Amino acid sequence: MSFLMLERKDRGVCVDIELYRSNKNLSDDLVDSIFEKAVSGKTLIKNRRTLTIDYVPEKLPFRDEETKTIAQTLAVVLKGARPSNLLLFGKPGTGKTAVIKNVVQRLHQKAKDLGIEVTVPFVNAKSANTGYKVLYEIAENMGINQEEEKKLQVHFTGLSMGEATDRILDFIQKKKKLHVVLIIDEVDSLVERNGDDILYNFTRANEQISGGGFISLIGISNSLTFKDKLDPRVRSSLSEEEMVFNPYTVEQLQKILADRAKLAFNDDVISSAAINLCAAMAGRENGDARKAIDLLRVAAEIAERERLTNVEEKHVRLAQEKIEKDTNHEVLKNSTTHTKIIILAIMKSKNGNTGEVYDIYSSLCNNAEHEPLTQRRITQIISELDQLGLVSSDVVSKGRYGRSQRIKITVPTLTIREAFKDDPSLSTWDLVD
DNA sequence: GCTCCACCGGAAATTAGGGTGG
DNA sequence: CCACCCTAATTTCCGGTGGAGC
Repeated sequence: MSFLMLERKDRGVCVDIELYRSNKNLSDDLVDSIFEKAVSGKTLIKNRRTLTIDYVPEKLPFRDEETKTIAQTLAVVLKGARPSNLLLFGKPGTGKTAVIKNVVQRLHQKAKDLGIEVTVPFVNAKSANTGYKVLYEIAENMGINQEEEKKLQVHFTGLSMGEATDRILDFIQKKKKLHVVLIIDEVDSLVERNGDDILYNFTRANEQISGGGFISLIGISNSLTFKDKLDPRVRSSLSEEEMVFNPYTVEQLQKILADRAKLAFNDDVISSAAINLCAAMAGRENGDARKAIDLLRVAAEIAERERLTNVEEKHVRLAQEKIEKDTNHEVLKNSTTHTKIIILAIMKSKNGNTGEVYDIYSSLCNNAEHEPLTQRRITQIISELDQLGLVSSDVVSKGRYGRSQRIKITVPTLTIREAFKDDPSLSTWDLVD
């Protein structure tokens, strides 16, 4: 029931595209670097793990206040009392998850020393995908499924939401003094998909639990407007305390990167100009530290591959391109056949208005002997592509001649061609022109 | 001003697939 | 076996709507 174990589990189920990509690169590069090392006898990178996304540093610069407050809030657990529910807000890459994980790790240690049992299930609502899966993950994390009695387990499907929730609460009840601090990362995506029922049940749960057990909730949200979507009752009880993580400034990012670089690289391998450039580029994207560290890692990997002995600014620029290209490639490659056909249709269309794209799409479908989807569905898929940044679309009104969208591909044709070339369901003639 | 095109985009319903408890 | 649960993708239905042209 250690936190580390839970963390690994969380990593295992993660389907985040970015994570997936970087993990993949990681193993590729591992092999590369072994070869590289054999050839040159030395490497740039001394500790690769410190550049991965889920590495939690010992100390988080510029987050002392936040760390302290959270620690104070959670500390009451050590006295057997229920901590306030807590809501953390902040843009991606502002250190929310890192701070929480850091504090929880230490809390666990302390609790262990004192012989107090605290259960801290950690769920990422986004990678869990569905509301039910969130419950399942929680149950799994809490060890409910080790129960001998089958009737108390939470299966991965088949139960109703209410039943699953009840079983989790019963478990807490039965174990008497179970102290639970439930952390839900990216709660906003949970609420968007399933409403706030689950949160409601958990916030209310303490009234039903008797015998010394309790459950506290920590929600982590990327969206600052998330609270508006909650039912007032849930809102007030969930945010007994709340905290906003502000984006890092460029100067702060520089410091963070410099610290991290010390851990990750051998001495004098990376120029401060390169670090500053990483910071500047990530700074433009809302001060996203994750992005900055990503850039640093990829830049180093590029330099390493070229067998250079240090990382320069140009590698950072190359890294930027590579990251973008890889994400696009991954998304394109893994999209459904219909989505691919739609992209082809958009490429073939002249003005990119909906009707035209839909006509081209339908005829492509007929050629390939695919049943075409409805136009409604197509607009939906297009707007999904828009959100992924593969396509840009804005509505234009042409007065008399109706309203439509102007849809344009924002990815190089080459990237698309490369991503699609392995798909057997697209005939080759679709790809020309 | 008013019309009316050619769509947009929300909401509910349907379909299909994988499971459960009694 | 039957009633019922959950999800995901898609269809069905339908109430808007910006602005060129009358």
